[in-house]
Amino acid sequence: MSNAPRSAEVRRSWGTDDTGCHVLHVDMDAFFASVELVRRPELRGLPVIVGGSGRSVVLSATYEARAFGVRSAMPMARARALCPQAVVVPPGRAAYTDVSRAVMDLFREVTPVVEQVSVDEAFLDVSGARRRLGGPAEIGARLRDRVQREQGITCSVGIASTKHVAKLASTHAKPDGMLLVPHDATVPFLHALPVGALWGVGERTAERLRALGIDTVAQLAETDLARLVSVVGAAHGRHLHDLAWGRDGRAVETERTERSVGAERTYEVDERDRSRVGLTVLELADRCAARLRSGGLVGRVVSLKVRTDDFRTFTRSRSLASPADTAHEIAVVARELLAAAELGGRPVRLVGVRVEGLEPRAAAALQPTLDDAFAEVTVTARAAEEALDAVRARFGASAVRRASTVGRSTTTTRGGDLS
DNA sequence: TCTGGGGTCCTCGTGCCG
DNA sequence: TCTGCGGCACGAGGACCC
Repeated sequence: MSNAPRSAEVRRSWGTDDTGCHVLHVDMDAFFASVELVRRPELRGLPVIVGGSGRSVVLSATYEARAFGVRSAMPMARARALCPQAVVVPPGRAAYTDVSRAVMDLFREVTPVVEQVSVDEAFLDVSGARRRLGGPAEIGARLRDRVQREQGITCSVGIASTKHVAKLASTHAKPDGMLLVPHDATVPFLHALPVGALWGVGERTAERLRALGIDTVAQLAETDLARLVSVVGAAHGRHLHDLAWGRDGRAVETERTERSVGAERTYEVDERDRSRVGLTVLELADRCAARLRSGGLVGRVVSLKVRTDDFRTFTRSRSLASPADTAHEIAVVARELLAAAELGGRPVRLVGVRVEGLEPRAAAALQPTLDDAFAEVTVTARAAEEALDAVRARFGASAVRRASTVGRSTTTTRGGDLS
């Protein structure tokens, strides 16, 4: 559910020649909301918003709700005010994952070259499927039909010679449409768009570009590269200039390497008690560690994020002596970072833990630590945490929790108590 | 209106080292 | 011995995406 600016002008036929247009971008329409309508057909035709309670934002909304101005990432309070008659449905992530998996499997029946971008969108390189299944436009039409028939939801397809243009095409085909941008029409198509439509131009960058008098992709394309670089930086400037001329050499990648794993939590009520924030840090470290172990990964950097009640965000990070995959190792560092953070005594709104610098555990050089006592604790911690993994795998993620994080919300813990 | 949670990538400042 | 400099790694933060 992208909120990127669109142009009604480009939602038209740009031609029918799909020669060289081997990239398809498939994007589910209002994905979470659509899955909810399949589960609860009685809600069809109504404004439906998927989102949580309290301090949450809109995850997805049906087009009926969008007609009232409801958008993704909008605070729920605002969405309810705009559309008080909307039916609010809490997110059912397991169902979204199931449908996502089924749809991605369907894509892989068409071509093995599928790059899943998120739970509800993917790029497909169909250059190898032409002889078997027809041209890209024919393949796109068939895909849309199968997704609708087999999953009961609609999707939009963009077809182009590059990933970036295919992505923009699917955005402009929404909802439930398909847009082909022939190779020869790439530049005219791009130059008809507002600059904010480009992938990588958000609110801040658009603002800076506006200050240069750049409102459209056409104007950006004609802007001197050096001038562009002086405003948005070297890498970003060159990248945007290339995109504006349809230059995008990125291939559809089937493999994605994870660079970091993280977890964060926003409190319903800002938390003043540092020891309770410390407990949350332990829970978050636990979640990160479990995901690292399930992926056979270890991380070299622990990063802590804290947002205070005035919405200022602090991040602090530290490299580890040796890569880690236990909550014990991660939490020790995260709590030290928390203790050292100067928050000016302000209540905490959000706390997050992230582990970066990931590598496969098998390939990581697990350096012995000089601190024998710490090493011993780490070995014990790993054994205990692997036992927790086994229990959770059998009985569910919530089947077992650390004693220190259960029913002790009013008590305090000592800095080193990570049991 | 009052701002989630999961990520990636880039820039900039700083310290270290040769 | 001191200073300047470039390269590099690291840490912090910003911007962006879904």
